[in-house]
Amino acid sequence: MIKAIRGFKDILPSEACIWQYVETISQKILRDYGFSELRLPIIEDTSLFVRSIGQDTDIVSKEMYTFPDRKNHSLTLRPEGTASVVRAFVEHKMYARDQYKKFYYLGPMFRYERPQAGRSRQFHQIGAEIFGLAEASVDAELLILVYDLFSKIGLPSITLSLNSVGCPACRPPYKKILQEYLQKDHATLCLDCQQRSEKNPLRVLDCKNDDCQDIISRAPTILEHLCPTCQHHQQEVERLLKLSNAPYQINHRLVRGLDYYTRTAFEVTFAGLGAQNAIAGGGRYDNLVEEFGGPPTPAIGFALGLERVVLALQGQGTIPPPSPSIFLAALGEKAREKAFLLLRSLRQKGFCIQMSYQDSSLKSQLKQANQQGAQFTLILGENELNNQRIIIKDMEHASQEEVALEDISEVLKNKFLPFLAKREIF
RNA sequence: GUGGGUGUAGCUCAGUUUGGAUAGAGCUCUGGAUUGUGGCUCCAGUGGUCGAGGGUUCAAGUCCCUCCACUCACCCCA
Repeated sequence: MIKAIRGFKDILPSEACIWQYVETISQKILRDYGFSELRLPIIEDTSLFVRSIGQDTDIVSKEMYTFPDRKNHSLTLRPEGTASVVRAFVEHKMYARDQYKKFYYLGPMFRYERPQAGRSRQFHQIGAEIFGLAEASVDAELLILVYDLFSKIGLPSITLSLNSVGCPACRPPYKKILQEYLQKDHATLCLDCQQRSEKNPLRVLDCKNDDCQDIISRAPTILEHLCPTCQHHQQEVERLLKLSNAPYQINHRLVRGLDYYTRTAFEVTFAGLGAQNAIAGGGRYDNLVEEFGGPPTPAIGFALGLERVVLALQGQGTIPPPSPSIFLAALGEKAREKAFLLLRSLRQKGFCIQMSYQDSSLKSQLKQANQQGAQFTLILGENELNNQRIIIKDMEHASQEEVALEDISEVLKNKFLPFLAKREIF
């Protein structure tokens, strides 16, 4: 039997309805906040990711799906979305137009990692990016958007961790200070961290190895060594979050795994997801547009992991409400023919209605109606057809009444009013 | 990439220790009890390359080897 390859999954209908629910709500909120959708290619030139994410990051050095095409160009299945958004922003000179500076995207990303709960090789993100604004209020707005988003989706109990990773003016001096500090206890650090302290000392901070914990906990923090501009920016972001009653935790050890971040860096976690508990993350990247040949353009963005959001919703038993539906049971050849036409006419009027494809017993058709979760079943047999009437049965209350066939659409409309009133999104 | 656990019906699992004849249960599904009335109950039936391949043996779901997948942790991150 041929199976889906490792780390790639089918999303079956019972789960896909949760995906649709999350995607629909997210897109509505993003549009309300002024974001427009940007649809991007799934494959890009390999150098796009090497240059933006960073050669020495784990993503680039060991997790990318990179392969040569037929003309030996090195291509890569995108491991994240921001690089492509920046590429498109510069390529189409979108900086020249005011109206499109907030973008969102959604779609599959690919990383060659060991699969486990909440982590597959093809995974899906919804991301949002804002270009051209350096103000701290933009950072705050984006974080508040994240809160609104998760709250509307049905996950209000998230934890927001916040930090600053500085800028080209203050990060290098801090790196040196950290490196000097780490040098004193170099031998005590784990092997990984001994290497990291040379290449990328900031990454030592989020090491979970016991040997390193004591050293890390007493390490100088970056917030104490920010330049005045970064410091002011950070304080202003925090002030606006407090003003908005958006809780957050400063995490001095929060370091992102992508090199392009500057200043604000954050991560959203959800308890109960196990080891892979980060459901969203992002930060500011004020120099990336310029590095890709655009004019100096500050930017900030975030992405959320759809698999993990869906897992979190399933974990707390949140299941989107089924659409109200009708089942049409018909008995005998003549009634089935009439029902076939009625089915179409009711669908054209906007009703969600199904009928049995086989001329089976009423019992079996009612069973089908029950399985499909139909609120009402219409019963059309020879008797009803002869009198030009139809039975409408309320499945939940097990009650039924007979109405004139020509009135059925009006009767159903009235029956469905209370159901429709309860539904906000669909 | 490293280490631990697990793979038996569509789903959840027993059986593997100590090899033995047609591999079981519950749920689901189909039919009946109920001729045109679903959910509850009772009865019957359908459904299995026992993860894959190889080996040992008179005999393998059970023992051995290799591989694969899932899962947890490390790692990393969304």
